[in-house]
Amino acid sequence: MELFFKQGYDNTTVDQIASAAGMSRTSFFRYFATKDDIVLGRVDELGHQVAEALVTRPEAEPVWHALRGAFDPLLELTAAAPERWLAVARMLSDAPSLKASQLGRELAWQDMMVPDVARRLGAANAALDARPRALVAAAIACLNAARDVWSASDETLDLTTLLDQAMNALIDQMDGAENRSDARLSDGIVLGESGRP
Amino acid sequence: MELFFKQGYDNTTVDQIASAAGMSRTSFFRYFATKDDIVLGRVDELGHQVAEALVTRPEAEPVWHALRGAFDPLLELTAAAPERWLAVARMLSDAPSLKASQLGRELAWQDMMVPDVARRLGAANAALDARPRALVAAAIACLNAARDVWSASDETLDLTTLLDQAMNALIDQMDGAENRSDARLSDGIVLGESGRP
DNA sequence: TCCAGATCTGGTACTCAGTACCAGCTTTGG
DNA sequence: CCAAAGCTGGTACTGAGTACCAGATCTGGA
Repeated sequence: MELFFKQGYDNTTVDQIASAAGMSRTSFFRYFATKDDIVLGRVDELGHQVAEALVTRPEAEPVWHALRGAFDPLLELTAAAPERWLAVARMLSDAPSLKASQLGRELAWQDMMVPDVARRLGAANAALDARPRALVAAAIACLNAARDVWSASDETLDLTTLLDQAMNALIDQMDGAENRSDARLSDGIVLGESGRP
Repeated sequence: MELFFKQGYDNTTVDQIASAAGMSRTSFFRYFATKDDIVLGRVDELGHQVAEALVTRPEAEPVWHALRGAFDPLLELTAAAPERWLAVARMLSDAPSLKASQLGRELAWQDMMVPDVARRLGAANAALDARPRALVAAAIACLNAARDVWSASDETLDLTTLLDQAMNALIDQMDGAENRSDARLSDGIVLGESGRP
């Protein structure tokens, strides 16, 4: 990671990493399946944490609210070491192939979360219903969008606030139009300040 | 593409493609920057079409509705040659790296669409507001989800219907909860049967 | 008609990620 | 103390992508 931060991801070869770690190229590939596994290796297990957090959400909770709450473990990790996550986020911006790989890994998140969302929606056959997958994919998209803006703002904005704004925007995006302006935010279901103690 | 369909994407080398096309490996890379450019080359220009369709949407239209309408050109292309798009979709499912690359290219869609959405939302500084990016990213996520389910159903379901269901699910996902069941679909703003003549 | 410039082409050689295989060393357990 | 298991490094390979060079072809004037 230090090499990546110093030289950039694309400008760092596996040989450099291996020698810096005091091991051979062969041994490196025994611990990391691919080069991007160094950066994105934690993404997979993070997906498990998010999926677990989702199923432990209360049953009565609206689905979108539950999805928002599922991201709480992730937000806590980010809050614990913001500069670290910010550096990684900047690295992802500089290396498009790395970002694409991250999005590909997040597809596994979907598969882990879709069943629970389908159950919450009472979807008959989850495989033929686009709604569960759409909700999950959209929630993850909101997370990515919030993270992008957060890293672009150089940590001047709060990631949790950005995520709340992002996910709320999907519920009350109609406020931008003139024909539906009965403030939906005051209905009682407002994300924002809930989700964490 | 024939080779990809016959042998699979990963099992086809650039040398095979070049010789099948009657040209050298060098010349191949003069027409296609990368191997996946064969499959995903149209994604970029498709993004321009979607972005153009977005800006031509009526100003009074709710943002989410405008985003749904922006996908109409894409749906028309799919409807014109469904079996072709289905084959490509199946190929993307078999080759995870290819799908990741597609998601990476769709990030360019976001950058093209975000400014217009920010304008429609009346966002002061688009760079520090997560909402425009979240809406665009979520809309694209819905498109991908609908396409996934569509390809998984072997074209037995209609892609347009699936996309409408997917994007509607984000507006009325609260129907799954028990505390907000005032049918929002009957409010007058229903996607579904609008968007195309 | 001919010639010069631009363009297209194929070939060679290279870097780098990732895989397969093999041989030697160290560690563990009986 | 020895054998099996595991870890290690080395070599050689495939395949994508890049850089460079040299020949062929195609243009547009003179």
